[in-house]
Amino acid sequence: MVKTSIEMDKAAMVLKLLGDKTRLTMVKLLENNDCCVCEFVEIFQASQPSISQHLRKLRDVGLVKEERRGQWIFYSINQDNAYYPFVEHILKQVPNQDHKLKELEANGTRITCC
Amino acid sequence: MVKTSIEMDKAAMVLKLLGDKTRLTMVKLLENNDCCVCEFVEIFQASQPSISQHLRKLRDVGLVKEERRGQWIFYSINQDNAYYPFVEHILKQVPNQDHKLKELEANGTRITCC
DNA sequence: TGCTTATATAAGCAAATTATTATATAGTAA
DNA sequence: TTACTATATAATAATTTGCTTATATAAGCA
Repeated sequence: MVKTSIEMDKAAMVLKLLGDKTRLTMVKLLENNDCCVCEFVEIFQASQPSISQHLRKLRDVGLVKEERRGQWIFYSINQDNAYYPFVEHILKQVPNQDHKLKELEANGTRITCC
Repeated sequence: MVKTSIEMDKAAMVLKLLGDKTRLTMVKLLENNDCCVCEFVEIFQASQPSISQHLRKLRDVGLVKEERRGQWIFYSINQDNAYYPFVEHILKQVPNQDHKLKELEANGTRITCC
């Protein structure tokens, strides 16, 4: 714990952010992969605005960053974020989700961008 | 992670439960202390029904248990709960809150029950 | 017994969250 | 240029959450 410990209200805020199955899975995927929005739309079978809004929440606290590549926007973990060490610990407790990306490929659903 | 890892939707559910400053602090206090409801009411300066409702959510997932002692009801962590190992890891990342109980004593606000 | 204290629960409401629908922006390609 | 694709944002609707107020239950005590 020492001096680097996260404050209580910040911790609660981050936990609430991760306390949603979609966002938790997103962050877990981003731990090992850069993903573009269309992949998330496929994986979660959700509407594009819904996915964008989840990503925005993650972006707003600085946990992920975006990068345009041509017409696609890729998201990745922002390891420099102050909350990342805390998040990392939590993610370690949670099962790997990379099979969700594999399934996209298998389906041939993995789209142009990837 | 191995075979004991928590499922994604369960993990999200637990994170959401802890994603509230009051509940997170409660659980952190209960990590080292048994507490009665009136202590929580004092500590959080919240109404008694509000505290009871937070405790109920924690009880509903089995993370805490209650025990009547005379006219008071004491809450404690249920270490046997399936989610406890996950919760424990998170609590380790969060600052100790025991000073909140100390302050009750100092104030003389620490009531009859304790 | 009746009164008081501690706690839980139910009902109602306001605030916050999530999803949907519609529209805007930016890139790519004809 | 126009048309199309990928994404973001805004407005709105639906759902969930957390608080308050009121009431119920259970223990202790006169």
